[in-house]
Amino acid sequence: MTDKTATTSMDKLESLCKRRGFIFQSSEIYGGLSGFWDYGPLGCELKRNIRDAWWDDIVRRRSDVVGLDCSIIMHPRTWEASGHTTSFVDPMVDCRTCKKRYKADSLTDEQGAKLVFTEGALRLPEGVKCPACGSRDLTEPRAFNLMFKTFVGPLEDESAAVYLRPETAQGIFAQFPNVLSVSRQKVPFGIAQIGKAFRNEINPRNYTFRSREFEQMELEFFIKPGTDQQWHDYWVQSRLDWYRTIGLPEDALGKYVYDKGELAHYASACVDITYAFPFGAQELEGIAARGSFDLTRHQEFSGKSMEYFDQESNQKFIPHVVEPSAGVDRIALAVLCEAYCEEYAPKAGMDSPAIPCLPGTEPPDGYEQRTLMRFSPRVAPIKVAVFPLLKNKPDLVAKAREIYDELKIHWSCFLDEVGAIGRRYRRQDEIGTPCAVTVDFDTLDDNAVTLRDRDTMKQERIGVSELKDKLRSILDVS
RNA sequence: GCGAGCGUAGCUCAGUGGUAGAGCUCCACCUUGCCAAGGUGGCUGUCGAGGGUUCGAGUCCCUUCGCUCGCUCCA
Repeated sequence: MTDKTATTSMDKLESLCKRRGFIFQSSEIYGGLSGFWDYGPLGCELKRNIRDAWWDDIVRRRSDVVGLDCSIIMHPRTWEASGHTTSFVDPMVDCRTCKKRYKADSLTDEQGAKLVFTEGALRLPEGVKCPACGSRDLTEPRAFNLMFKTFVGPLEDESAAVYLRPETAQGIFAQFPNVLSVSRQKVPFGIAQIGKAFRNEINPRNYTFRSREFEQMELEFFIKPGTDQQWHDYWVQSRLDWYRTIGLPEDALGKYVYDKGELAHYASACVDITYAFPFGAQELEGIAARGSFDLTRHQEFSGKSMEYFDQESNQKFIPHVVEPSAGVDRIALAVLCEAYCEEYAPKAGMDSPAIPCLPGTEPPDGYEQRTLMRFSPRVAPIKVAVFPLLKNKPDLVAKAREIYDELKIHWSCFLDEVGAIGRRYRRQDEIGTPCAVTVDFDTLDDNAVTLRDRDTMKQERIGVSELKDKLRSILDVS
């Protein structure tokens, strides 16, 4: 999807994210670094809320899942067992004529030829053509290693070469026997992990969507062989339901069900959960039924048993696994896209609701444009803003501070004393703060404040003694 | 990685080889009586970076980095 409204809305979102402190380009003062991003004060709160929502629902509120936090660098044999060392180093061939790029082995396979290995390098056999334009002017195969390589210890010796993990999952598989022995869990049960992963993407695109450093939330759910289908169905539905709790509605989400032919040979099912980004429907999470592939491979490569003894059936087996694997940054981007909203809000004195803002139109008389982020309370970086109606009245400011000090124990709050009240409301709208509490002159007499709703701009007067319960009913919904 | 386009203030963008600008934002003060009100004042730039041509470069040339689009890649 490349229509104009889609690209402009991404531009506007990126601009807002920078202006308000959600997302910055990494190393910006040095010219930036492609595929790397930093999260500013609001962005890191948003990401933290997403991680917390996942961890609460996947680990803390379940009795059959435990957590784990593995190192980013693991023994290099890990990646031989997982298959990443080979599949991440696909030699590629470019056509010099039409500039298309191919995997060298699939190119030769299609044309009934074989890659030649001489003098330590792969070479194309004679007669291979570009399938698109027929040219024989092709580059020699060149390796594109998608794993970041580094060295343990001071010597850059190949024997000390290690990789930054390209996924968090392998740490879970490698620690499966330890976790099993300490957690008193029985199959079926899961091990969850949130952490950074690194892939040297050839071409990062679409803002933060495809980054070279990113954060994963992965659950490996270990099950009895033969129960794969039922658990896969369960997790697909469970994960779809979860996205609603962070403000991604069902109609913006999609399911991509892999054909048998698209699946890895060991997998029995895979479903992607997609979100309708302005640049197209793209994957947020993949839920794969991977059989016993991973544990079996680690058993082979390490020589350590990955078997589980099931007392009920008195049988030993290597558990199968269902893997819901989600990208934190992609979910954060989806949440930002979904929340972004422009509308025409009534000006002061008008008592009418806001109207939708259509591209290419101007606001009608009595209305002005308002930009807001309609974050669900669960992920909103700031939950409550507290304002004294006027700054130059010390009693109001003192009372507002008192309320702020009380509320900030429970929620992420922001106290703003500066400028006109309308401007302060709009500033909070733009960063998606669901609730605003304003202290006015009546407050000093009746100990009540106005509570203003971000989406409707409606206000309600409420006693300070009931404020916390009221906010709890609005904010602590999940 | 290839091709094309772009890079000027926090943001959006003007700028014809001759003194770097506008709007918005932001900050301070005045004024404030619930939705970006008004007034006064103020901050902000190695014009992405490096080199070259020129008396003189934001402007022309080369290199490089980054961004966008297309191709490519995407467990």
